[in-house]
Amino acid sequence: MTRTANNAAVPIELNAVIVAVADGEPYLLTGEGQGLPSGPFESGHRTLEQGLRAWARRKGARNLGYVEQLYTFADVGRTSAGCRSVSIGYLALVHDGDEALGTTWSPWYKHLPWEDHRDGKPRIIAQSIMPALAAWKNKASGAAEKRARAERIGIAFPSDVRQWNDELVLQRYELLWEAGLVAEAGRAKNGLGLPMPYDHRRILATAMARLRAKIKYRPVVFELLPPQFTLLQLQTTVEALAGLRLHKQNFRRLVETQRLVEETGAVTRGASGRPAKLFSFRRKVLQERAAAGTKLPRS
Amino acid sequence: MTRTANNAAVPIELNAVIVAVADGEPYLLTGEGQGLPSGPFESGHRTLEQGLRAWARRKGARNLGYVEQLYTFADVGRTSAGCRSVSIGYLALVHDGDEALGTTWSPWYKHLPWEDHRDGKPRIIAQSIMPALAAWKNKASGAAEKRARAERIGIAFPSDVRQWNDELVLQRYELLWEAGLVAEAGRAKNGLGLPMPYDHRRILATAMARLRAKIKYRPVVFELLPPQFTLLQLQTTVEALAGLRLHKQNFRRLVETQRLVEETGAVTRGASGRPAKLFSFRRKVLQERAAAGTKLPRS
DNA sequence: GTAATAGTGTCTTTCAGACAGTATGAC
DNA sequence: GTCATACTGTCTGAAAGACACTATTAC
Repeated sequence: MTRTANNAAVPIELNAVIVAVADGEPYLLTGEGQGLPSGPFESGHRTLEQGLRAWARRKGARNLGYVEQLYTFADVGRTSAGCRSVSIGYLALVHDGDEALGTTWSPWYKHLPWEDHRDGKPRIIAQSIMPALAAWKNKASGAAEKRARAERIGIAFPSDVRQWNDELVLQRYELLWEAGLVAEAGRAKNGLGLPMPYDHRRILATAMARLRAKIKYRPVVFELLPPQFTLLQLQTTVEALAGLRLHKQNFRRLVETQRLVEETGAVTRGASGRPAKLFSFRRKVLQERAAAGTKLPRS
Repeated sequence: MTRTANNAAVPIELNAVIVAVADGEPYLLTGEGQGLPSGPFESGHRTLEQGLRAWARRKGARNLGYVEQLYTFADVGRTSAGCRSVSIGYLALVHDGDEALGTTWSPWYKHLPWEDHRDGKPRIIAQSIMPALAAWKNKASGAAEKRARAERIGIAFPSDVRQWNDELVLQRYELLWEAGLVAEAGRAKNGLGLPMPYDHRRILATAMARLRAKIKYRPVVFELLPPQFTLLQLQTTVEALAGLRLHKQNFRRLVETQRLVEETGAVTRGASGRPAKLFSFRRKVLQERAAAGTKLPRS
C-alpha cells in the first residue's frame, strides 16, 4: 500500500448509458455531439454511485432507478487530447424519460442497427455487413488466421436465424470495428450506424450486452416500466431490449411460474380489442430469489 | 468532456484476488499483513489489465491466466490515512501456484469459513452465526425493520440445506458485517474468520460470488486445472469453488453433453483404484458457445 | 479374494417449446 | 355480426434428478 513515485494520479470521468423504453423502443440519453452524458467525479461525493446520481439529477434526467457499474477503462489515447484519463462506465435504467437542457433521447438501434431482429434479420446484414466481413476475412494473412476469422464471423452473424445470439453485442461491435466497418469519433465515412464520439459507442455495446444478459436472470425490466403495466407491455419491453420477438404464451407462463407480477384488479380502457389486466411487479421476489438458478447437480 | 476545477485527480490502486486450486482446496495469494496483493497503476502501461499482468509477473505469481475486472471503488476513508483513492478490484485465475517473496497462498475458506458446505453445513453457522443474527434482528427498531431483517437472514442462511444459495457470498458478508460479526482492518475481536486489512475481505467475497456464478455458464474452471486432468479432478475443483458436493453421474453427463472435454488417450497410474482417463479442455467451445443459453422463449 | 475408485445404463419427473382454441371489448 | 386483442388448455419432447449396476486397478 506504499505510494511510489510513478503512481499515476489521473482525473476520473463518469460515462453513463441511461436507458428508457417508450412505445416499445429503447432510447439512451445523449449529450453534446451525440455522445454519452459524461462528467467528472467530484471530490464532494462519498461514493462513485452517489456522484453519478447527483450529477444525473443535476443534468435533469430524473432520479436514476437501477444503476450498475459496467467497466473501468484507463487506456492511453482514449480522449482526443491524448492525455490519459480513467473512465468508469455505468448502466442506468429509468422509466420516465424527460429531457434536460442539451440532452436528447436517441433510439439505441440507430447506433447499432444490426442488433434489432424484431422484424427478421435486418437487411443491412445481408447487404453490407456480410460482404464486407467476407472481404476482410480474405485479406487475412495465412490460412489459420483466415479460418479463425471465418469462425468468428459465423458465431457473431450466423446464417441460421435461430442461432442468433442476442448477447454477443460487444463481440459483434469489435468484429465490425476490426473490419473497419464502424468508425469511432466522428469519422463517419460509409460506416454502419450512427457514430458516437470517442469510445462511447463501444460503451453502449457493452451496456447493451450486459442488459440483455441480465434480463434473463434478474428482474430488472421492471425498472423501465411504469408501476402498472399489461403483460403485453412487459413483453414488448423485453423484446425491445433483446431485439427479438418472443413467444407470447410461453413468455406469460414464464412470468407466471416465476411469480414476478401480481394483478392490481384494474384493466386498460379505450384501446381497441379486449381490455388487458394491469399488473404490478412483486417486489418481494427481489429478496426471495436474490439469485435464481443453480446449474450444478448437487448431491 | 470539459475539465472542471473540482475534478478529483486521485491515485489508482489495483487489488487482485489471485486464485489457485490445489488438492481440492482453493487458495488466494496474500501479500503483506494477510492482505490482497495490491499495487499502484503505473503510467507506463497501456491498459489496466496490462498493468495488472506486468505487476503480477514482477511479484512472482506466474503469468495470470483468466483475468476479470470486478469493481471500482472510490469511497472516502477506504485507506487508513483517510485520503481518498480509487481501487480497482480484479479476479485472476492461475493453475500453477508458486509463491514469490513476501507472498503466501492462503485457503480462502479461512477468511470466509461459513461458505464451505462440502462437509455439510459448517458448525459455525448453528453455533455462532444464527444466534448472533437472531440477536441483531431483535435489536431492530420497529416491526417492519425486524421483519426485513428476518427475511434477509432466512435467504442468506436458510434452515433447509437444500435452499442454500452458493452465490450469495456478498450478501452474507454484508449481513454479517452489519450485524458486527466480521471485522475489517485487523480489529479481529471475536469475529468470524480470518480478517484482512482494509476492505480486502469484502473484495474477496465479491470475487467468490462472481466466480461461483461464472462457473455455471462459462468454462472458466479449466483455467485452474493443469492441461490434462481426470473428471474427478474437474469435479473436485468445481466443488471447491462452489463449496458444495456435486452428484457424480449427473455432473459427468453435464460435462459430456456440453462437450467441454476430450479424451487424451492417457490414463492415471499408481493410485489405488481403477486408473482414470485423462481429459483436456476442448478450447473450441470458447468460440462455439461464446454465450450459452438464452432463457427467453423466442417466437 | 477385498478395497477403492472409474465409468455405464436407465427410470422418472419436471419443464421448455409449440399447437389450437375461447373470451371480451370497440365498431 | 366483424375485427382486434386478451387469455386458457393441452400435447410433446428434451433435460434434470436419482437410482442401481459393471469395470479395472492395487494389495
